[in-house]
Amino acid sequence: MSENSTRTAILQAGQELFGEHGYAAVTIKDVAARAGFSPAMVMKVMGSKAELYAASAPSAPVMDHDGVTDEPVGFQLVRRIVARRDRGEPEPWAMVPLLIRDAPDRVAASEEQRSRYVSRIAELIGDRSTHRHKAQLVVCTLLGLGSGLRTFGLLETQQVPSEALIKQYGTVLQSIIDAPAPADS
Amino acid sequence: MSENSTRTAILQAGQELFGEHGYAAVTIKDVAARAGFSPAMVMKVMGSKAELYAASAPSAPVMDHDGVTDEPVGFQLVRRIVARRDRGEPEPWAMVPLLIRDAPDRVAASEEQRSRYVSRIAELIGDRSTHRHKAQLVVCTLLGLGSGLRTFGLLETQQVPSEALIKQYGTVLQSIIDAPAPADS
DNA sequence: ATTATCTATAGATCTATAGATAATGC
DNA sequence: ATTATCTATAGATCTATAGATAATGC
Repeated sequence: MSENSTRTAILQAGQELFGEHGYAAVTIKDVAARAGFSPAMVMKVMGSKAELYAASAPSAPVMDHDGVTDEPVGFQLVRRIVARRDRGEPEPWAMVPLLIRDAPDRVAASEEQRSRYVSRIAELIGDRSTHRHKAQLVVCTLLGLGSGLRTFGLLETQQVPSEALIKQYGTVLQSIIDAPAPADS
Repeated sequence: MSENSTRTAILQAGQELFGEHGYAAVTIKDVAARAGFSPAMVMKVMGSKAELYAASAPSAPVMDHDGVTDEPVGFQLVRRIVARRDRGEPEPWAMVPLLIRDAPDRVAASEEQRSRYVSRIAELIGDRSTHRHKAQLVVCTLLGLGSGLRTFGLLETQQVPSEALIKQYGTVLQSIIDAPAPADS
């Protein structure tokens, strides 16, 4: 095993556990156990719990440009979140509020994640305004979908078929994207 | 001091601290210090940390029917969240995902908060369908606004005037409320 | 020889409890 | 006499470190 594959396993474990339970609720021992090493190994490789946490933030927060369909981008964004739910995969949009709140330095974490998410979304929807006002509205709307589906357990497939949900929430999102730019930005 | 006012002070402190930092990050000592008592007093009155936590959930989660204006309910809902931000008050919509994730029994907490929020919103918007599909969409949208403004620090007043935000996000929300009921509910 | 990993443990919390003291009501 | 509150502390973690052992490359 190279140091690098050990590091990767530890970061993977950290990402899963911190994303699910937050900073304080997860111990070095928990991460070590999931990664298959001793707690001491985790400390040696990562330095400290805070550094492990910082390094465990999901790296590709929003996109994994799979098949670029011809569907409007608002629908695509919603579709990805619903698909991750249906496949039981972790949801960055639901994890990130937890990561920010629990971070050892909350102001810095908030700042970093905000600019990361807003930039990514602004690029995707083609928002070139100074404050990226529309991108910020879109981020709000997607945070809500992530938390709603994954933390609250809203709109389960049995109640609302995934395609109906994508169509409905996608329409809402797309209407934000297509709205004429407001005066101030 | 009657036992009851002590209890109230402790619950108030618990609500503030747990809402801001989550379960594991807050200690009995922290709550005691904020409430102005010894840790032992907190334990005596509340029984255990888990009971303190359960009792600290925000009790009036959504509404404090202040002035019932003639504004459509979607705008009113958004207005309240924006007003709480501008006054620097705590935001239940941003706290509740954290409370659920960190709760000692997460499934139970999710279930409880979901039904509480969905019921309240369904009542407010007059959703009488079986699954309260629309109410669930509204809850998602409001969760997003809460997290976006308070956890991410999006759409600050300097960038987007509060009234403009209320108008824009309110329009989105109101369009969900006014949409014709979908076929399946 | 060097790198990867572990065991053992120090030192600092944290929750919870036991028992003492101060305040209150009769 | 009873209730409210505190001090002191036991017992159980948790992070972090020191030093030992096993694996690898030369």
